[in-house]
Amino acid sequence: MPTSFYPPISDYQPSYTLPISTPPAESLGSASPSWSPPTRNQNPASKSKVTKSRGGRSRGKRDGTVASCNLHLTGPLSIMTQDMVDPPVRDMEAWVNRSLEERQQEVDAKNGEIPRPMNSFMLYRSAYIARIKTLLGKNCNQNVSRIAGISWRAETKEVREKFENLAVVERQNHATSHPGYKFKPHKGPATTRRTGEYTPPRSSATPGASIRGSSVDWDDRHMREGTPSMMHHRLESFDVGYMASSRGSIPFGTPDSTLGAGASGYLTPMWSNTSYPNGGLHPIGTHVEDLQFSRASPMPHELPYVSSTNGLTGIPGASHELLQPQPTHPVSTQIIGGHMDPQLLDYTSETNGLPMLPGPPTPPTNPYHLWAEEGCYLPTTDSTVPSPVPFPLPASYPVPMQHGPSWDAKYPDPNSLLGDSTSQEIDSWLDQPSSNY
DNA sequence: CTGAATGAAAG
DNA sequence: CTTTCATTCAG
Repeated sequence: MPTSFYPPISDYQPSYTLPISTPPAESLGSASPSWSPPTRNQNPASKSKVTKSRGGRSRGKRDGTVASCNLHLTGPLSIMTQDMVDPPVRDMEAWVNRSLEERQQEVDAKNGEIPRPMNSFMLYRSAYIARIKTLLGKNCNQNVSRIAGISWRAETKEVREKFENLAVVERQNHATSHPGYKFKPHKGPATTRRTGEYTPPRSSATPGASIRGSSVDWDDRHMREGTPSMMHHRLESFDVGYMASSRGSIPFGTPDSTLGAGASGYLTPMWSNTSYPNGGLHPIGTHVEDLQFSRASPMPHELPYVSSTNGLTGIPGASHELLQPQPTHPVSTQIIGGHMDPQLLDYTSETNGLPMLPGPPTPPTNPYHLWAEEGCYLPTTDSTVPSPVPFPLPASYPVPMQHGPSWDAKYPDPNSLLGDSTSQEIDSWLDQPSSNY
């Protein structure tokens, strides 16, 4: 229990109490191992069979030394790579706000099948995939996923929330784009998924299925968007099928006043700071999307169609109460009038969107180290932890973001999970079971 | 097509 | 509870 990044659960206070201190002092401390890799499966055995990595071995719970990619994570990517500029963190905000046309194109590309909206982790992975690859020095997506998974769980609460919020926006925009969409997973039983057995997962089992783009009635899998009836709400105004054609670039999520706070229609969520890694310097990522917008048309200044979390009220199925900020999950972000509070900007100087101290310049050195075999980051001296300082939110904000140690309470104390056996210094190693390069 | 991750959503 | 699938692309 000692040096965990994560406060003991028992100590955790769900409420808004701001944890003042940051990561437990120990983490900074000398003796203690810097960072305990989060582990996900507390109960390996629980899922008897579990198809794959889910519960079972998944990432080496303890130390896995990765044979192939020796990447040593000593902290979440948002922090570890904060000094990295080369591959920018992908601007996922732009992604979730991509135009309807673009979404429609994607559907067309998939032969009409509507893809599921990405969840928070997927968004996170996408955001950092470039950097992970750089760190790894090679393209091994399996390892990329491992790294992403480890980093994800190690991420600060702020970062995770940011992506969770992005996921919310994505879901909404997705819903708006595809009103009648309903996720229809392939019927399980047919495919002899290797539950406990040997059968090859999805592939062979399914006859002609081939799951993905193939013939599988995409119509069956994902309800086509038609069914206007469903959405007689305000969205109705938009052409059900593809409004793309008609309104072209009009941010379709902005029917009108429903947006409430975000009247302007464009609220940059506070957690969007990721977009600009270098504080103000627009990375490549962003402009890509912009291109589409530009092509699209009028587009004053790229208006995403879903304005913000505040704009949730405008969404059909979303009643605003439901979307109210939850204590543990302050979605509310926060923008006040349509633009990011300048003051806030000061804090978001960095790539990760981690709130930085206003006054004191950000600590020059990166507390986390990372090194990969092929040359990556050298361990910097561990000086001070980026101590998440309470974010000076406008008083009006109902839900104060929880700053401070962002270690998420959801995740049990890794140390406890690991037991002493693991305790160890091992920061985080990827375990690479199957593949061997 | 598989895998590797997490999470949403379905059965 | 279990399973699929969202992303990604080398193998």
